[in-house]
Amino acid sequence: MAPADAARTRLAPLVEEDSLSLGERAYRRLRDSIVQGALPPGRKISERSLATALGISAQPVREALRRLEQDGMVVTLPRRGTVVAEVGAAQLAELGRIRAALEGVAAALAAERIAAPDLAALGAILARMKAGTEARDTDALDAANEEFHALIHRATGNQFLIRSVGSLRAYDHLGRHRAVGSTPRDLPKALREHQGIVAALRRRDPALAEARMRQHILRSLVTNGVLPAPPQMRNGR
Amino acid sequence: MAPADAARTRLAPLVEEDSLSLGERAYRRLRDSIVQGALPPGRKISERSLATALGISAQPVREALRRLEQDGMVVTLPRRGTVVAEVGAAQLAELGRIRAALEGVAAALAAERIAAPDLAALGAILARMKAGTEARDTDALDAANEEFHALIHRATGNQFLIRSVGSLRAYDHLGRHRAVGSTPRDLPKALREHQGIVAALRRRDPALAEARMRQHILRSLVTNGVLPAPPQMRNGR
DNA sequence: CATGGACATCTGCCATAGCAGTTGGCAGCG
DNA sequence: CGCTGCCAACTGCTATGGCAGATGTCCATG
Repeated sequence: MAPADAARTRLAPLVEEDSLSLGERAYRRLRDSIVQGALPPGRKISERSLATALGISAQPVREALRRLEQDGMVVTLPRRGTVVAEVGAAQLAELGRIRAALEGVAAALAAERIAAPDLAALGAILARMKAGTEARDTDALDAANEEFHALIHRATGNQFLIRSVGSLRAYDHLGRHRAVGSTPRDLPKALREHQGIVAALRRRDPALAEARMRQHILRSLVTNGVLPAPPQMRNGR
Repeated sequence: MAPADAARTRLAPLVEEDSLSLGERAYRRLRDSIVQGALPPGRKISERSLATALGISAQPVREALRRLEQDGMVVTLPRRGTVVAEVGAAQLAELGRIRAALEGVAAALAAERIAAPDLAALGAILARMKAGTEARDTDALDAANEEFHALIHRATGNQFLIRSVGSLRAYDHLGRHRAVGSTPRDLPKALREHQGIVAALRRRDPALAEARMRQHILRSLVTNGVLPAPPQMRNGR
């Protein structure tokens, strides 16, 4: 990515951050501001004030607020105002369980129609995960983890699934931000789980991939403090 | 909220159809037009032409198209146009499986926090279902079925879940519209499944409620022709 | 002092106008 | 005949302005 080798690599593979629509940028920016705590729950949001603050018009802001409302991050009382939705610990747990189920079906669908190059890419990500686990490099592990799940979601080719899980993953970031210092050192367990998921995908076993993926998400939620004790463990399934 | 009968009827249970925002009305109208086949897949949609056709401005139409895009019903190429998304049989099957998983977690959540009056209401709906099954009244059964699932969704209190499942149920209507005359006469089976779900809810058994609900949705999708053969049956779980 | 009503001011909501890309077609050149 | 470049007509996108409804405040009234 250094500017030096821009001459060699003919293609610019990166997303053009600034060529997106204002509404899209406002949406992402507001989403990040909410999940990072900059906009605390209960905070009143005005279309006009936010528009002037962002230096844009009120329409893109309104569009972004609409999408956030459909994501459940804000609620708007007609003619009265828009406020950041309250997401308590209980609701965060619910959303986590929903995400576990959705990622489960994503794994099942991926097991049915994932292509060989994607499987190879998953193998490469697994290698990076192994190295990152041994080196205790949490940043690299987070990045690899992001790519891992995003690749599986894209492998399903289902837009609805991708959008829904994307919104839910934003909530996951929020939960992680609250219980900071969460991932202590059970990283090897996560690595083994990821390996098991890829193995199920290679076997083209939808049921196994779904079970393992769901269990993986649920366990990670438990270690992050989003979910309490193991709800129901050791059912062989 | 009418000032006259506000003294008599404390609660206004009906939705005020015409007091909704134009964007909301355009959204529902377009959604219905798509799932009923009036707007076939691949049909180009122009914000302006649609606005003039509906007699409103372009903004509410744009807002409705955005929400439909988030639902996956339309796709819009920036600066090029918006078209009704193609939903093939395979994708319809995927969405059905996603809905089965979501309704499963909805049942699990409902089993944990459903209130007594809602349980009683479910019992009443079951009675109506039994009568409708014996009378072969498919219209009444459809209405009761709608209330049944909507009540469970509302019992979870999770807005994200309600919105997501609502969008997916719209696709279900589309699938039913394609394979018309689908529900032949295995209505008693659906009745028994509904009864089993309510029994699990009464026992406050989340895992059982989830399994039964998911199986119920999957079977109904099979009888509607959305899903092919039984994917994986008789795993005791 | 308590109460009710008018007004300024907020909000979300909508209409109009115009911008910047994209596309299809048609004239003009090779 | 085939290709190239321009131009008109789209498209989605954004800015501006103004609408009705809801809220809070202040003054007049009991």
